[in-house]
Amino acid sequence: MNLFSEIRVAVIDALTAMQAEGKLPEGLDFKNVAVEPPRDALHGDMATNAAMVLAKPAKMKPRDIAEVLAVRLAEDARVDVAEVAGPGFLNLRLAPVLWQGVVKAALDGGQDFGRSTMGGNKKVNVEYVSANPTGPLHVGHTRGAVFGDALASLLDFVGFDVTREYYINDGGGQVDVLARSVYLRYLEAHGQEVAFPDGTYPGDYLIETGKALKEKVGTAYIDQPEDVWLQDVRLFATDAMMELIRADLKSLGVVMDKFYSEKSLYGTGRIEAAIAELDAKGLIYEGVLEPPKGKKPEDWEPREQTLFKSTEHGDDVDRPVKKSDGAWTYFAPDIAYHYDKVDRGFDMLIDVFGADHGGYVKRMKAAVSALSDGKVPLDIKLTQLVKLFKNGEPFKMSKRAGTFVTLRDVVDQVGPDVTRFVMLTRKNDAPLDFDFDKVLEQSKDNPVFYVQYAHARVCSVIRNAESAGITADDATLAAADLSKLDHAAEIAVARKLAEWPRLVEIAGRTNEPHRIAFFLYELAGELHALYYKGNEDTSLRFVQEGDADTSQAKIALARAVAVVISAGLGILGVTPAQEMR
RNA sequence: GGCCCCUUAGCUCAACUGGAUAGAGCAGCUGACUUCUAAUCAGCAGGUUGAGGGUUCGAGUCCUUCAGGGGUCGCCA
Repeated sequence: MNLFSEIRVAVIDALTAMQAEGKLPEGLDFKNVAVEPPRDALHGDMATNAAMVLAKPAKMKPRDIAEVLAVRLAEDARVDVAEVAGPGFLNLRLAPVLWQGVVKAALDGGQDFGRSTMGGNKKVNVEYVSANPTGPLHVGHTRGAVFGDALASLLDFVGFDVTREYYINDGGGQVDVLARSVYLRYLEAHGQEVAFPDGTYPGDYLIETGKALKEKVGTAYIDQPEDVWLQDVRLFATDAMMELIRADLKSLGVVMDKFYSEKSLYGTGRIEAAIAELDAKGLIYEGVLEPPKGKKPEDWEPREQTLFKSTEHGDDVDRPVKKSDGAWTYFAPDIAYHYDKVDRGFDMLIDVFGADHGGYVKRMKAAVSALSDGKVPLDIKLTQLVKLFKNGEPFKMSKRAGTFVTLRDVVDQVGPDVTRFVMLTRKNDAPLDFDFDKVLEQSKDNPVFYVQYAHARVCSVIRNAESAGITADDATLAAADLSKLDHAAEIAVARKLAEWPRLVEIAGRTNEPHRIAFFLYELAGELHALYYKGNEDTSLRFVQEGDADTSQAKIALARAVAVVISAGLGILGVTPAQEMR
């Protein structure tokens, strides 16, 4: 139930009736007519821009349209007051029974209140994390993991059929580097002194893998040339790393539906097929690229390569799919992978990348556009850097020095719930400060705590009510006489609740899960505010001694807030707190 | 140099994809604790939305020029 779209229907109906009466010209497009919460609550409960949007095509003055519309809408039983304001806004004040209905809808709907069918069950593929299988996940991956996962949940909530997918980059040269590094640890496990030259991974996390390799093959690979062991160690090492990564993701509560191997694209004709598909569209040619403008690399030499004419689909320059030695570039299997996604029948694709892949966006979109004839949209969300702080001091991570902060470090210190919530309190394309001390602080400064506290507070109120002999289970609350909820302070909370279904759709349409986090923070604020009004005006307290009926109505409102917080946290992948300690 | 992202209160950030007087938190100031947990609440103060131009009934939001910050730029992935 979305009260805003319900009232919007009433507005459209009124406009249509006005056309029938000749008060508005025929043939108007109503799609830009919006019903929104006004920025200032003093203006009313809802506002519509109908008159202003239609003024120009109708060749009428906005206020004239608004006046007629106001009269019509005022006849609707759901509308208490309709008044024209400003340049032609129409402000509506709604009957209290509507807000009471929102509370009931929240209680009846439970976790599903606000769930939408907007997505029309369309198949959408969300690809995220996709970190190289060369080591444990670090903080940067954590943000992508949390963002992608929350986005997937959000899309599910608004009615898409979502697949969560991880692309394993196990086909390129970095896997050879991994294999050589594991081999060194293997020799070390056999008691040899080893050094880690440049171009190998010196991280401690491979010690165990080296030992495990020793367990498996014994002395078989000692003093053997690379061609004897490389293939096998590659496989062994990537499997071990993926196991590590899956465990990392699990500690954060992220579970993928599918892991897709880059390697599976090689030697199976799939890359060739994808490139052939582009070739059939006349988008593949042999050519020489211009050097990058302005800055010419010193070792630049013109080379003939196989190129993809990505400029035909919005890119700035054409992109190589083959290196000058004839081997595939990284881009080629990626084209094949996205071709496969299109082939699997997804209606929409979303890739979540780190900000360092920004330069990759246009060519990937070009490829998908070409391969799907523009039918499958690809949205690429870039997650910006996470800056870490401890005791107010920034600390840097350096992969080379092996001092990088892992996902596990973060989760172990602050827990998965805090990690997830904090990572979602910023837009994905804005940098994020993550302060280990602040995120654990129990104060209003810390949004995680503030929202959790609101939920816990409701749980506490219900516990108190029950110990005072007032039944407050969900079934009882849903059946309560909500007409007792008529105080402005209570209506204000219900009004916020009414925004939830609408907000969810906006967040889903824009692929912006952070909006959920911000909304929960605001909703929590409403709850805390109402709670404290009870200190000054005891008639606003949730528990009214000796009056079970009134108490149940008021607790129903509080419970509805908890239900929405719980549903919202569910989308973010955070467990609501029952009590704070 | 090309391309992408960012620039909003002293600080950290919102602003419902073009709506009304740009909102929160922190820091600062004022007030409220034998409470349905004050781990919170109420209030005050704080702004030329980086700068200029444009589009229109209306711009933080769209277009354009410029400045500053970050990322990225064939044979790495």
